[in-house]
Amino acid sequence: MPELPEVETTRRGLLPLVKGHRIQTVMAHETRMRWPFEPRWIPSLQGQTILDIRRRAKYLLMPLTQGELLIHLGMSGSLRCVQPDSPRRKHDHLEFRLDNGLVMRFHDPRRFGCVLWQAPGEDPPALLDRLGPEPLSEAFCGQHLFQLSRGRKQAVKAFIMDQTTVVGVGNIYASESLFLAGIHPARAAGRISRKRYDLLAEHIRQTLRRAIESGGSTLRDFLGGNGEPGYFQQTLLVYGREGQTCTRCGNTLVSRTIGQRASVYCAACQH
DNA sequence: CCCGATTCCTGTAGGC
DNA sequence: TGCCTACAGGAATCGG
Repeated sequence: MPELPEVETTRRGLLPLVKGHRIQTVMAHETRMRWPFEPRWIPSLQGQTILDIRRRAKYLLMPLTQGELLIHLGMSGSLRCVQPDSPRRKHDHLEFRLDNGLVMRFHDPRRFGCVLWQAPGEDPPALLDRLGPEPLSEAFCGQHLFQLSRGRKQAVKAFIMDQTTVVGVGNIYASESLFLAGIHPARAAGRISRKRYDLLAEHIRQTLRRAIESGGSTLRDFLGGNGEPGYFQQTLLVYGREGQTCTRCGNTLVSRTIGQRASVYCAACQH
């Protein structure tokens, strides 16, 4: 599933293929998504140049000559540039033909993602309003987590997966980071020390950085590549390893639902 | 405000 | 082999 590292990898892979290129035609085969793609945007989009690709949280932002495209990959979405003769796959919902001959395709089987156009002068979608700091920025640190969590009874895992706390931490990275920091995922966020939050923040950063590095190696080929996730899975320590042994102490990893999400952890190593 | 529960959707895995 | 169900997950929104 596209988490922050995969979104960032997508951004880096696509940038040299689309930057400075004009959108010649747009085709919408399926518009029902988390928020619908409006076909009336098509005439406005055609003829515009993609000036850049930026990322905020798990959103890709593409400033155009006029306005901006805002794309979220949800949990099954992907965005690729392919040769125009490559067959359209099931769930390739949107196609953008570029003036360099490539076609940028938005693919999303579960349709939890979205592609929105913000017209010039229009208020940006409220989707970006309440986002917390980027985990790889200076603004994100143990101090931030500590301050924000005081008095909160919410499980720390749900707390760090909340996008208003910090963006980009999904179930995988929350699970891995908590294991590395030795913190039990169900512990009340407000009852964790500053020192432990310093450690947790560092592990969140490190886990995301490493995943971005791994993602870069398997999602490299945006022209013909497979674009499928799986790159980081060999290195996972707890996520998806319920019933297997803890790499640190050898005990059996357990799974419990915390904040409506399956949470795997080591009861011996995490307190 | 806080927080748990619900909702959207389809591919995949597991049970029988 | 095939059918059926449960589950996965990002994040907005609802309800207590």
